[in-house]
Amino acid sequence: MQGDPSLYDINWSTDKIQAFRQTLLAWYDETKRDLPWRNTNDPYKIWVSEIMLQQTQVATVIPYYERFIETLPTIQALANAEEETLLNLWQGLGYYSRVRNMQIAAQQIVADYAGAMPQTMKGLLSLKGIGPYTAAAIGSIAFGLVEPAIDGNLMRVTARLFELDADISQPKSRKLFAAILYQLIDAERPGDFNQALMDMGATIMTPANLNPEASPIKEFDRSYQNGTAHLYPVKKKKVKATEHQLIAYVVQNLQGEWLIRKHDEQELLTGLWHFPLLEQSVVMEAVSEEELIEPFSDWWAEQNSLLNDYAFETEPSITINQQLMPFGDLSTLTLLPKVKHVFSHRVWHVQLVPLMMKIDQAGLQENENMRWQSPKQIRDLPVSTLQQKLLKALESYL
DNA sequence: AATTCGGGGGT
DNA sequence: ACCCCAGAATT
Repeated sequence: MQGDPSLYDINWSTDKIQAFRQTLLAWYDETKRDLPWRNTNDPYKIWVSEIMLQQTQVATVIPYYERFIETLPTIQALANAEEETLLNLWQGLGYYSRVRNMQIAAQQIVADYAGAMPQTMKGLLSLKGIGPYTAAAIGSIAFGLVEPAIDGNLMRVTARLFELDADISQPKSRKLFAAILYQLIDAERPGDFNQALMDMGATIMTPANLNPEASPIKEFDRSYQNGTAHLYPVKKKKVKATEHQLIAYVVQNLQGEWLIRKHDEQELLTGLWHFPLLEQSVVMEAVSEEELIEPFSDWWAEQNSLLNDYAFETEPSITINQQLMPFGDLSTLTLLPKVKHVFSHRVWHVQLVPLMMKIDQAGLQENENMRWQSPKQIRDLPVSTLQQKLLKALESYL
C-alpha cells in the first residue's frame, strides 16, 4: 500500500524529515506510557488491544484488556468461546459488535490462516472487524509493515502540522492524510512512529491543546508557528442525538423472580439482558395504573401469540391486566427516578414501572431469549450499562 | 456519503 | 452542553 505522493507534497528536505522522525521517536522513547499491550510481541494481544481501543480511551480499556487476555489467551480460545463469555468480558465497554466480529475473525484465522495472524495488509483486511486503521496498527506494531495507522490522533496532529483544511469527518479526506504520512513514516520503526504520534495526539497535541509549548515537534508544526492550532482539524459538526421516552417493566412473579429478555440482532444492545423495554410514542404525564400496565400487557400478549404459534388472541389484554398490579401504590411508583442513558445517536429517558403478578405463572413465556431470573443472579448474565443503572435505581427503591 | 453502532472522560 | 476517543460495517 502506498499513498499518492502527487496528492500533497510536504516539501520537506530529506534532512528535515529525518530530523522529524528522530525528534519524535526520541520523545517517544523517553516518555511513552507503559501500557499492557506494549509489553508483548504477540499479534493476538496487539489485535485485542486495537479492537478495544476503537473509539475508546486508554484508561477505560486497560482493565477490560487484562481480563480478556487472562480469560481468552489465544486465538483458538477466542474462536471457541461461548457468546455469553464474550459478552460478559465486554459488558460496559460498548460497541458490542466489535467482540462478535473479533470472534468471527478468529474463526477465519483458524480456517483460512492455519491459526496464525496474517502478516500482510491484504490478509489483515480480510478479517471481520479489521479496517484500514486496525490493519495498519497491527501490521506496523506486530509485523513492522510500513503503514500509517490513521486514527483521530494522527489526523489531528497531521492537520495541525500542515494546516490542512480537509474535513476529517469525510471519508475521502483519508487519502490526503495517507499521502502525507507515507512521506513521514519511519521505515525502520513504523510501529513506534505510529504510536508516538498517537501519544502526541493523546497527551500534548490534544483537541483542547492546553499546553502547546510542551510539544517536542513544535518547530515542525506550521499551526504552532502561526498560532492557528485552534483552527485544526476541521471537522463538521455531528447531528444531535434524538430523544426517546421508554418504560422498563420490572415484572415480579410469586417466587420473587424478574422477567428479563435478551435483545435480538434487530435492536440495540444485541445479546445483552434487560427488563422488557417499551418505547412510548407519547410522553405520559399524569398516568393511571391502567395506562401504565396496558402497553406491557399488549406486548406480553404479542410475545405469547408469537411463541405459541396462535393465529388469534384469546382476550389476552384483559387476562393479563387482571394478573398484574403495581408493586406498591402509584404515588410511590412514580417517585422512581427516570434513568437517562446516552448513546452516540440517541438519548433514552427510561421510567421504571414495577409490576407484580397476582397468580402463579411459572413456566409461562420462558425460552432462550426470555426468562424469570432471581434478582441476585441477574448479574451473572451479560447486561448493558443501562440495565445496570436500572438495577441500581431499583435497589434504592426496594 | 451518511448512518448505525456504547459508554465514558475532559472542558 | 459539547466534543472526543488507537473506527468498522451497513445502508
